[in-house]
Amino acid sequence: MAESDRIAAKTKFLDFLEEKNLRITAQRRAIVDTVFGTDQHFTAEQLLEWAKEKDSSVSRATVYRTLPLLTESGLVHEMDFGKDYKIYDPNYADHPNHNHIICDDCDKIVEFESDRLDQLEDEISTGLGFKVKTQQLRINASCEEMKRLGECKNKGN
Amino acid sequence: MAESDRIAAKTKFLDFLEEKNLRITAQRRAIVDTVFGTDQHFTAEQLLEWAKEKDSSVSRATVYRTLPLLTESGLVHEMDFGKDYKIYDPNYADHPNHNHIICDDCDKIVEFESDRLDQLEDEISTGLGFKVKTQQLRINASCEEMKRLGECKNKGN
DNA sequence: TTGACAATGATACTGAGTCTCAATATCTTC
DNA sequence: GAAGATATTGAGACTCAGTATCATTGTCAA
Ligand SMILES: [Mn+2]
Ligand SMILES: [Mn+2]
Ligand SMILES: [Zn+2]
Ligand SMILES: [Zn+2]
Repeated sequence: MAESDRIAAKTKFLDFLEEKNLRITAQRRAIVDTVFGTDQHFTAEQLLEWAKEKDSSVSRATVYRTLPLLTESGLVHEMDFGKDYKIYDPNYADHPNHNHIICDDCDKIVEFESDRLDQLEDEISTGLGFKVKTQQLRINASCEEMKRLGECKNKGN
Repeated sequence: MAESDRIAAKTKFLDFLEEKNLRITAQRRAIVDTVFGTDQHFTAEQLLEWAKEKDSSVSRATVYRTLPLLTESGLVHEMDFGKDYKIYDPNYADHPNHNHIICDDCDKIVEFESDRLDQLEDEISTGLGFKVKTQQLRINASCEEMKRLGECKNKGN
């Protein structure tokens, strides 16, 4: 994510708060700066840790309160990767339809976009009498190619 | 799921246990009978409740111990629908590649299969140097068509 | 029948996420 | 800039799905 995109996402979120008559606080600034200062997926607990480094007054409660605002604004997506915690993705501001492929051997995650996929989902949904709102495709795989090249390091090693 | 398929799935699971030198107990029988006696998606707690009706000695611990065996055998799939509990699906014995479309308004869930989808996922994964192991597509939608026909009852009603 | 050991239930525990509430900060109006 | 209305805060109690522990019981091969 380019510097300009980060600033744009941040501005959009502050506008979102204003539209909903919500207040811009020091804690929310620290959280938003953290979220749009990375392109990594993160957990709520990671976000708490990182945001505390910017402003030690940020509490767990505020992080958990701010995450739904971030997802509601459409700038961050909440994802389930089958773990017992949720994963948050700040890359939707830029790439609102991307999906993920996960290597079960080494936990590598690769993002991808596909217009053909989006179109097919629309087609299937329409055929069943639905209108798509959101979608989430997770492919669990093994990175055979990379394993051959020695780039897939099994966890057990 | 036809009666014969249910018996087949149950037999497969008992074989699976035998292959792994695991024992066939009364509690496991009650759980398996329950799982393959329905084609509904269920939670672990629901399974506990239903299995207890068949054999009141079934405990929560045994249900939670048996579920990983069922998923490992490939006859049941574990799914995340964005709730804070997992959903289990006994229909994979019959339809090992189906996916789900969920109406956010009325919580209706429709299952679908698509060879084109499977093929596209394979194509995308191969292109990125991965070999697909499992996949999960969730489409959140609103059932416009059914709403028009009065079949989509909003939760608030 | 016996013995090795897999499986069991009860229950304590874990940990992500939610709720509560008194104290505080923001923002608007004057 | 002060005041007032009210949104937001942190601390910590709480919830609840899922896991771990352990003494007891059940399975099954020999
Ligand atoms: Mn992503
Ligand atoms: Mn299903
Ligand atoms: Zn890998
Ligand atoms: Zn509906």
